[in-house]
Amino acid sequence: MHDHAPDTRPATLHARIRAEVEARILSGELKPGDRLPTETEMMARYSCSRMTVNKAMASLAATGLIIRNRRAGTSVARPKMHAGVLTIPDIRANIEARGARYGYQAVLDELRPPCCVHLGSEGHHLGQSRFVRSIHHADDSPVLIEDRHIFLDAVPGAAEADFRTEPPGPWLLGHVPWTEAEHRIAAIAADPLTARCLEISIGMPCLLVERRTWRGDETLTIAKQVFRGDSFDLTARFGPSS
Amino acid sequence: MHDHAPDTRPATLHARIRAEVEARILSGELKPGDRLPTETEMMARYSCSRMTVNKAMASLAATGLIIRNRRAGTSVARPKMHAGVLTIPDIRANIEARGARYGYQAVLDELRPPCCVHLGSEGHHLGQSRFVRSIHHADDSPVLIEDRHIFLDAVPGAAEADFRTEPPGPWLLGHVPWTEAEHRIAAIAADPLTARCLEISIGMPCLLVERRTWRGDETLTIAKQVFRGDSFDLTARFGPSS
DNA sequence: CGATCAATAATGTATAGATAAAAAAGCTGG
DNA sequence: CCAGCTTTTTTATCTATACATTATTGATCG
Repeated sequence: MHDHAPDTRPATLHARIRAEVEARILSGELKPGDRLPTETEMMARYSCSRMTVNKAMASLAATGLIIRNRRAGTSVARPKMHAGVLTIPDIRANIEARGARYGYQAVLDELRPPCCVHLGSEGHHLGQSRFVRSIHHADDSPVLIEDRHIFLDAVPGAAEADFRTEPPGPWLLGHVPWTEAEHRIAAIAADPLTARCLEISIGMPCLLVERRTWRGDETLTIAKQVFRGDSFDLTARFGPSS
Repeated sequence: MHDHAPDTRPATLHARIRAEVEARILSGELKPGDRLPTETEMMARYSCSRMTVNKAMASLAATGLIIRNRRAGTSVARPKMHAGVLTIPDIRANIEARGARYGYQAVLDELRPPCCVHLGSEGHHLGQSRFVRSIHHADDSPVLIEDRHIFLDAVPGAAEADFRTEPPGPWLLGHVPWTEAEHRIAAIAADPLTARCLEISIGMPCLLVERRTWRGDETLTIAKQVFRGDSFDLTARFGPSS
């Protein structure tokens, strides 16, 4: 047997307190709205100082599992649902996870002059960019075509990077800190160019992911990824953060 | 003028410390890998106790912005990329945000006997479920067809709920606490049934979202949503949590 | 009866100190 | 020069205490 359930793991006290309360909530023993013991009570219950209890409970409050109010006490939060931690594995990991060999090929790499885009009411100015079009393969069959703009004002190092063998995505993630990102996900029909690159027929469904990344107000990069619909999907798993 | 930049907001000391360090990282002044001052140094810098500094830094470490090691000190984390806080607005809000009128119609509502599914190597038993097929409209044109299973063992209240006018999604989110969810997103071609329901031609690209929600080990609900590819897309915005 | 004001109970913040643990840095003996 | 030990730096945890903040409770007064 694997012993994959080490039972009560947490080494430190506040982690143990936290884990026990968390377990009681997630098991359904404590329902949303239920009142939890006061810090003073738990302090006696675990025979430790109030600060230790506080650390545990503050951490639970930070993740949104419980609601705390002065004088009114602590209660189980009602599920907020619409926010959780999301993980999207990158393309390479995704392909290799299926046991396929990953391949990358840049088909275009050029400089683009500054331009303006209009988002809603405000026009936004974008500086000079490096444009890279690349194709990603799984076992020699093309799976993804990616058009990426990297804005050189915001990412100066990008001018010298070599994207002939390394995809720009991982490079950016390793070199550039970002503060915000937006994804747009849609299903589209393959246009002639896409169809030729992905070796499918025109009109076949493809998954489009448009990703835009900022640091502060500055746009760092815009990526448009078109996946073959029949051989690729995104999965996102999320739960109450940490 | 609106005074929309209150400068240094945080009321409490540890929040201020936290915010300042966070700002220096997000502005790019501190790059991934850079070393941060030790707690003792910051304690002098802000003339406060070490516990206060610790609280600020521990909180930053919890969100993954910095990495802390005994003896080795604290450094800026290199961006983990694929993890952030994600928000998916529900269908109704999404449709109404475009200025369209939202419509909901249940076309099927029945009980399904217990069944087994096979995920990977392990078979998983699923109890009796209520199955609801519904169509969601934007301004009288169908946009989404949703097949939803709700497992009555895990969600007892679901047997009595009235899904003729209220979609099961929002109902579940308001009544049932969950611990984990998984989404699979793919682009598919419309099959005949789907095409008829969504009033499009067979083979047109559609966005498929399969959502599965658990509490602990128990599956609460499985939803399969098929969106018209030409009139709907998902957007997810995320940044370094909190 | 109802509004106002004071007491109270709960969490939030902060301090000062003690001890533990981990990992780097330095030092030894071969 | 390298292996193995010791020292030291730095974060991690915990205690005990103090005061601040805030929403409720209850009492007082009109």
